[in-house]
Amino acid sequence: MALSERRARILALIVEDYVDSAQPIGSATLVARHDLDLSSATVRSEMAALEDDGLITHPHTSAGRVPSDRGYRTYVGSLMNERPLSSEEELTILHQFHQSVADLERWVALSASVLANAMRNAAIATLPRPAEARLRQLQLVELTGERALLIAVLNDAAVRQQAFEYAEGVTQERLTRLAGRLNERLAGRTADEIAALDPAEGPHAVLEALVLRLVAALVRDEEDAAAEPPVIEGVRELLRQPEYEGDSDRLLDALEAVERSRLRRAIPDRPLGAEDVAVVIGDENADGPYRDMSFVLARYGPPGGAGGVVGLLGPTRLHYPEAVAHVRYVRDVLTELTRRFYGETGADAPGEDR
Amino acid sequence: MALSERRARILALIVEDYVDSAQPIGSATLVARHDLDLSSATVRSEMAALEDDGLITHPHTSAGRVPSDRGYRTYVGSLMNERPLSSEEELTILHQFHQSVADLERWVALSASVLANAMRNAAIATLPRPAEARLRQLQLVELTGERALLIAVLNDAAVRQQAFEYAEGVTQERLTRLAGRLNERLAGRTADEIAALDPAEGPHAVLEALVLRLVAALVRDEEDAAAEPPVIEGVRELLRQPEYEGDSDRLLDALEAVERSRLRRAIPDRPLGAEDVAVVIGDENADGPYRDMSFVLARYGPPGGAGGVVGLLGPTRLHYPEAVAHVRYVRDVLTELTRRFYGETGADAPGEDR
DNA sequence: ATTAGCACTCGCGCGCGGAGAGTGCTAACA
DNA sequence: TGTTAGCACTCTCCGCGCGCGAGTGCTAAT
Repeated sequence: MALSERRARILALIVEDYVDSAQPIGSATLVARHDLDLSSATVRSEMAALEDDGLITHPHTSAGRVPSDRGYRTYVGSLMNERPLSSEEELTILHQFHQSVADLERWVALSASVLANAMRNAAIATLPRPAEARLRQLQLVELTGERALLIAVLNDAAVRQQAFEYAEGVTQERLTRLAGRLNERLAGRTADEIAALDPAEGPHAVLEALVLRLVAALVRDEEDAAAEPPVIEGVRELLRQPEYEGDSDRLLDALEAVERSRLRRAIPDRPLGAEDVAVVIGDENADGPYRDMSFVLARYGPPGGAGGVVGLLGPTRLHYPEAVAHVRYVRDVLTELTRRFYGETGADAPGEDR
Repeated sequence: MALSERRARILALIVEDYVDSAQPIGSATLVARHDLDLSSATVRSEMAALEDDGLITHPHTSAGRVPSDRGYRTYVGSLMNERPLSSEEELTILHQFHQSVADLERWVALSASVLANAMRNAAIATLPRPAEARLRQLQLVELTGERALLIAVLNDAAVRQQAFEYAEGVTQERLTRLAGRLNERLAGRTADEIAALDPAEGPHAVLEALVLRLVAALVRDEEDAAAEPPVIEGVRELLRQPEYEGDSDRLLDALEAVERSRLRRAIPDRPLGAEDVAVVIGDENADGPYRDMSFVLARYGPPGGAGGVVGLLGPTRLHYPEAVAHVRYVRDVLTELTRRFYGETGADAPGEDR
């Protein structure tokens, strides 16, 4: 099953040429382009063998060869040599982060943008999710006599808000007092813990119960990773790839697939090893619409702490070495920024369990 | 210059048929489809006259007629009869709003979504902007020892946040006291007023000055209408329109045009009469990429109060009567929701000036 | 095992021709 | 004078056939 060295070399060349040219690769052109010490006939027989192994295919008789998903997989798995970024490239990327405001959400979006730009494809990133959502502090602000705004700051420094109505009329003073009381009882608690609390007795029991319910819901939403759709950048780059050229239907299908709602489902259940970069190729995607695309994904964030996913999305015909290198570097930058943002200690959940 | 009644009728029919079919309209088909008491020859001579007036054109000799931008303009300006929504349609729309959470941002996005869906085209909406941005309340939350979060609630109930670092280390207690003091001084003030204040003397002068600067910037951002890009929905519907069929290049150009950044510039400087629905057709658009699209826009929000823009975006070949009716209705719904959200009094800026 | 040679296969671009839709003009008509 | 029938003419669109070129797969020679 292991490929002979020569056969592997030929597969790698086919992949690389095809990735560059987006055109099926013929035996003669391959020999010519790389000055191989082989005749095209030999290459042809090797190609036939590769095809038997299911690593490449014909679009039709008398066309050149194209890597199959399995072909890309072997290439990525054992054939390609990674190409670490040059320090110049790293600097260009770092520069873009330094130019931006010090805001985590901005950084996340920027990561996707940087990746999309560098690789001329789409890139995605999810906002950091805490391992566990806890309330840090809440605030109540009067809007009108019977309408107020609940603001919750969560342990990962995310700010969530929710307006609500309360028939009896509320004053800011009363709200501030209520917020103070609740902060004492709720700070550092999870959604479940908050939901389990009984509202205090007293004249404000109804209002307090209402706020408790809202806070619990907000914190729970935060736990739910699906709450916020991932950022996606560079859709246009992706759609300009030759795979979609002149085929508006496929193009629109891809555009549709890439819409937030569906994207969400495709990503988070990836088995993302904490350390490395995962490559998901073509039909390895469980979700139908992505069957002819590849993801190059990595988890960012300090181990065990708040983190998210950042990565690339493109046709299976991807520059995998560059893609992996870029994703890895951007991931590292983003991890560092996250760590710095939350403080050196990692996420502030004290103790790993509960 | 005024069109004879018959000529006007023919123009209207051409526009309507073309809007329906996306195909150039020939004289014979026009007569047949509408049982006109005219021969195709007569219609032809009328068409020739309309073409002289610049209201319709040929794509080429021996093709039917297509409305020009000016043709659409006259149609919209004086020929079309508006088609108010049936109460059933209104209910369908209302229903969607009632199903959603009571949140203004959600409503705005929903408006665009509803419009896009109903008209099978793209729709846009901007978040409500107050006539004037004032601070309502601010909050300071400790993140780590030297990192804190500033949360500002503005008079339009928008919540803005900004993390900042402060070398000396801050405690929550100190932050809370500072926030309390600042709230007394800053509540109800505009960015300019805040920027003009001197920080109090004392041990916390540096920190206080920093927070003052940040608050002023946040409030000023809020005043700047360009701060937040408009919501856009239904891009896919738009791109499925026959104008883009089989022409990936135009399609991608349209997609590009529709990207947030450029869209922003195209909208806000429209002379939006407070009351009615504005239609901007094709080359009436100042901005290049929109030269072959039309906007149907309306301002929402109580007069003089917080408001934004909601409307449709499609090819010039739009169902204008329906579009106008839908935009008007959604605008009305959104205005009502805005009013209710901010309280019956309209925006809470007391007094019109300052 | 490798290679040269060769017949064969397809996709692609191109030119052609006919069908169909539509116009513009002219001459006749109410 | 406005309307209409008739007609020649113009284009586009679509299907067809054809030749080119790239590429394969097989065979026989090295």
